Amino acid sequence: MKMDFDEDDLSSFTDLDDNGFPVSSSVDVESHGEEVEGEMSLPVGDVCSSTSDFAIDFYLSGTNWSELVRDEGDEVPKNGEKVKKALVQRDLFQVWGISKSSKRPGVSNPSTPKKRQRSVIDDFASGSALVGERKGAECNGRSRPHSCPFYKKIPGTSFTVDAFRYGAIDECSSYFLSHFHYDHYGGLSKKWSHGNIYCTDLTARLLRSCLSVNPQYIFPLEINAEHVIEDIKVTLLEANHCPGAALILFRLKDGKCYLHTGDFRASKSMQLYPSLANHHINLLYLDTTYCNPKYSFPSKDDVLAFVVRTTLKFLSKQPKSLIVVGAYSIGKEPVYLAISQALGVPIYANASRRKILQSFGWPDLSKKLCSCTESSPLHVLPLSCLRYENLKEYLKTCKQQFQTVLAFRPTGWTYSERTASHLDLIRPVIKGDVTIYGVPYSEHSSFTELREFVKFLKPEKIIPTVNAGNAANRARMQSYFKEWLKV
DNA sequence: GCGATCAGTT
DNA sequence: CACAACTGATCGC
Repeated sequence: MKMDFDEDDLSSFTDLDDNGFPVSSSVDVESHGEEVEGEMSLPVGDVCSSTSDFAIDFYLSGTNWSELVRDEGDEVPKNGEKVKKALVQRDLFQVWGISKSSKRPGVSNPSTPKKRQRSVIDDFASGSALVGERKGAECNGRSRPHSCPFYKKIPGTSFTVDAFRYGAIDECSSYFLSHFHYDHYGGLSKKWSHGNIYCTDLTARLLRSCLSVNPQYIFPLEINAEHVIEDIKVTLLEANHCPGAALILFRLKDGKCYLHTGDFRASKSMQLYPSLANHHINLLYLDTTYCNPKYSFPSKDDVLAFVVRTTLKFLSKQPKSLIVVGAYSIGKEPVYLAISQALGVPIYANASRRKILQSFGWPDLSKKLCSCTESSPLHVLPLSCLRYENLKEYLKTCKQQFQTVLAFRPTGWTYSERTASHLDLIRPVIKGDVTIYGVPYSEHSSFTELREFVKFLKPEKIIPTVNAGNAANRARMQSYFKEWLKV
């Protein structure tokens, strides 16, 4: 496989703009000085006025940025020289999914534009970017697999992170998987053959047991240890997300140091990770899921305590209650572990979930699992089952044992300013003998946790990996970053 | 019938 | 009300 990225990839760009996006020239990137207050909206034009063409294009478009190329006639940069010319899309219409047959008025010419077409850009900037992309992709009559977005690639390497749904990625020989959630491993199956997969040992087991990925491609990496892969030092760190989730630190030969957070919940204890405390981070790929001050929620411990005391209180009034906790495949285990602990009861889970939970290799969890619904008043069910009708039916199946259901739906964030600081203000939905609590047990960082993490890490540049699909969000997050990194 | 992708759900 | 993270339906072969 050809290994140089220089011709048409981003890794040859050593300069990054204020947002961590590569710049292709010495365009002025001076600050435009706005401070962000709450929900203020930044006009797109302002954001672009001081950034490179590359960043302009990024801000105004959807998220498929891997197809940016240097304009024809550009020369490969020589040592010490910066590329002078702007980048252009190979084919804006194709990349953004607007085809000949598009129903959009005024977009009938699919020929490769050499310059950005304002009318099209405006459509995207006005918020229809992702919709347009999706619709466009299918109105060809056949859906084209999207190409890997640049923010999943690690510059100066042949590495990608959480990029399995794009088939074989040009110039990528090592595929990192941050954790075992569908939106990150999507594309992995027993047919995977595009390259080596690196992940934690726990994630590796899940790839084998749940997805039947061919073990010859799976390379588990011990956590907290430095590994050398293709001449690059790689360290996985506990991400405080779901079991097996890792932050990934890359240290390149040229001294550059990049941290990809995957999905994570920033915590104070991360400031004690030696590899984070001791290395200057040039570029941070940040899980920006809740990068907005409106997202505020309690610590996990506070939520666990709330769940336990709510359960005990409920049981004191309704001793013959079934306790149900909703959960996706993996994640949120501490919620039912805490209840199990407090009540001294085992945890019922169906066979497929037991298989997954057993594979964690956590003795404390494994020994609490039971396979018979009658063996415990504590059941773990798919989140999709936590609806009144389902739970009512479920209760009927064990009516002789239980009279009521108390269910917890651990979501990332519940829409209520008040419950953020006052858990006891959370009100359940009660219908007949079914009571359902939504609890803000989050495995992503809150806004303030993100801020503290970034202020600690002081990365040179930040690339948001979540909610970066529309220009307004990117502009807003960019302003937060600028504020946090002010000296 | 199967895997990939999209649309819908909580 | 927003989210993450599915799950089920549809599509192309």
